[in-house]
Amino acid sequence: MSSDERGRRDEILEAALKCFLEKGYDATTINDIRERSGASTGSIYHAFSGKDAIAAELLAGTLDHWQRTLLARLERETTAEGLVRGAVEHFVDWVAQAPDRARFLFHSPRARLESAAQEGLQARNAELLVALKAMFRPHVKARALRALPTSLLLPIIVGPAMEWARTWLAGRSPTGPAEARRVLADAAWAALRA
Amino acid sequence: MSSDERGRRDEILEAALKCFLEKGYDATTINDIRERSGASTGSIYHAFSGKDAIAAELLAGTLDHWQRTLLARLERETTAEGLVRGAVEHFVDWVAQAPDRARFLFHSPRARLESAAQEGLQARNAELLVALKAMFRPHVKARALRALPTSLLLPIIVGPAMEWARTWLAGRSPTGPAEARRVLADAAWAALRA
Amino acid sequence: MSSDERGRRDEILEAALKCFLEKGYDATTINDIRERSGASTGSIYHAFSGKDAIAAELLAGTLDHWQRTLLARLERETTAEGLVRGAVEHFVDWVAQAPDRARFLFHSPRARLESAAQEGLQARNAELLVALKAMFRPHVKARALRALPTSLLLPIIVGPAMEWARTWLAGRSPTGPAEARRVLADAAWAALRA
Amino acid sequence: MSSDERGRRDEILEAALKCFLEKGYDATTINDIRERSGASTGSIYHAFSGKDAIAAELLAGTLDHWQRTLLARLERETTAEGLVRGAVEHFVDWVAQAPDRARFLFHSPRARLESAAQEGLQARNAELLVALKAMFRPHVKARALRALPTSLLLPIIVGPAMEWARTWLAGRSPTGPAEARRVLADAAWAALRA
DNA sequence: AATGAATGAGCCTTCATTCAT
DNA sequence: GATGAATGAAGGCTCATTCAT
Repeated sequence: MSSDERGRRDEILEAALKCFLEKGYDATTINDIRERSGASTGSIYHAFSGKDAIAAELLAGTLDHWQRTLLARLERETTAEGLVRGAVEHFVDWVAQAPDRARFLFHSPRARLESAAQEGLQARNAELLVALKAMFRPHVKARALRALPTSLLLPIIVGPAMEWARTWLAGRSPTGPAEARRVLADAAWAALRA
Repeated sequence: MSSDERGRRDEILEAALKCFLEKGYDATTINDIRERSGASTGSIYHAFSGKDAIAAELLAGTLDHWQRTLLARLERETTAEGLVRGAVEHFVDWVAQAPDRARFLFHSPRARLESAAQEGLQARNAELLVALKAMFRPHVKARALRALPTSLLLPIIVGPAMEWARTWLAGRSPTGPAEARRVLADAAWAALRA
Repeated sequence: MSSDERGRRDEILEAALKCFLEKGYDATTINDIRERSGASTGSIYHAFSGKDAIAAELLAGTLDHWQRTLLARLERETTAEGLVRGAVEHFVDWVAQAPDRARFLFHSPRARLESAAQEGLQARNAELLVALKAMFRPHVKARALRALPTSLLLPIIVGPAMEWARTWLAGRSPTGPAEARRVLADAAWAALRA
Repeated sequence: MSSDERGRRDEILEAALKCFLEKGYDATTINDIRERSGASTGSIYHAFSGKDAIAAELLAGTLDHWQRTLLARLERETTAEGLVRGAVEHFVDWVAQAPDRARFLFHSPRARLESAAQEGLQARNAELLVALKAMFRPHVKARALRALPTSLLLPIIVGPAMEWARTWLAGRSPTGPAEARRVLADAAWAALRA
């Protein structure tokens, strides 16, 4: 598959992603995307229904990839510790492997974009939460995990990794992914084990 | 600076904050702020140099308040546990007491606004980080806290509280501030104690 | 009242009228109006909510003037002949005195514009029809006018004058208003007298 | 020109007519016509040189049909009364039989379309006028018709029928074609007989 | 200081038309 | 001949900002 065949849609998506990262969603104009993608204005509107739709598709693709890889990563874990460490490690690894997508995820106005996204997106988001809670709940019940509201589980597991990611993606953290994944996994497990 | 002028500025700031929360920074127009504040267009430009400046002042004031109250809260703590719990509790309390400001902080395009803010803002932000690290470092050295890069300390302490705050402010967390502050403080301390 | 004080609104209306006459409503752009009126784009939108509103105001003003002068002209008539001739003569005179407004009335997409106009417009239009029918009906009943559906009265009275006006306004009729008013009034009266 | 090609052209013309009637000429897009006709964009441009050309062909065909049927209808008339009544009756009948074409004729921007039409169109239009005047002039000279400028003949004959048609086609006339043709023919003859 | 009419650059989007396949 | 992706000029409109009063 030559780069010619990569398709206009992908070129536009890629260009849009870069623009969104540099200037933010609102500040990015169709013209910015046009210049960067090489597509004409009309081409962009031939491929997408509007600026919303471009961002929504980026968001959907990004969330989708994150969700699928996260679930795949956690599927093989059977212990509470494996789940907790796995979730943290996956987050850090994912951010390290796709820093642009991660930055986009952190800085896009998700609330607004999600309503513009395909219907499935919000549903799938909710499904993920349900699936994760289902994975963790048995271990809470079995007292392998500290007793706490399930709604605080994910914040405790993922929150530190997100904060690290924000500073690291902004180039303001001296601690790289390799060290972060180890330390943050330790910390999360220490915070949650019974 | 007469108290009249203060009043006018504050009315505008307050109106702008509400608009920013409802529609987002970019989607808010000067006209929105004009209608809500009762000030004329000219008045707004007499009091502020532009839309950026209004948001920047809001941002600076908000960060300032957060920083000052945080430092005040931590000053009286001498133990590692006190510092860790204090930081978490302060964050949750602050969000609970000023949810609008918190929402604004989370959803405004900080990167853009900070460059528009008074020069001091970014410097003060860095100063805070330095001050916090200075408070915690002795306890790391004294092995009261787990040995880890100081750049991961704050993520571990504040990350979970931020994630909780995001969902709670969006009305999607069943767990309120009272319970969150307790559980999250426990978790943070468990994660960090040596 | 100097021409300066004539007001932006009027300048814009006048410029728009000329544009609409030259190119038609749809083909006229805001930019055309801008160039012709000397107002800036923003000024036009400060004075009117959009292109529709400009045309709607022109339409409303034109119809209003026509209706008021027509009713005033017919008020003093008491005989059937006076009414019939009066209506025809008024039409021809009005077209001759305000040919631009008349052209606009004939060639604008009235159906579309009326829905954009102030609510009152359509109502007043209907009122006029009712008023006219009320003026004529007694004479039909008194057999001073041929018995025919009232819905055909106005077509018979005004139809020929409109056709004449269309060709004359297009510069394609050798017959001017003075002769037309006489001949058409004669014809209308001959067509309708019992 | 194969019958296939004829079919394609006709499908496009038919689809375009419906679109023009529903949304007006300017508001109708090639895409609208594409969807309705089932032809591809390219096909439409293969069959017609552009949007103008489609409307112009519709206009030319419509005018052509009207002119041919009118002349055929009047050819057999030898008296002044027959001509006058015949012209009115033909107009009403034609509108009743092809209301869509009639609506199109009344609401399309004829001035613009005529310049886009085949050169013949305007010429033929003028020819018709000449032919009609030639038919009527002998009767004026023979004093079977009231003495009046020939340029007012057609307005008096056709004007009322056009006004009736406008309101009837807009669904706002309680008087249908059967009654209108009779009453309007009577009125026209009464208006014109010597 | 206050006002709000005026400004005009710039935005998103549409759409007639072209042209490679 | 047919197709539909691509084009890009142009349109209506918004809005931060200025400035005469």
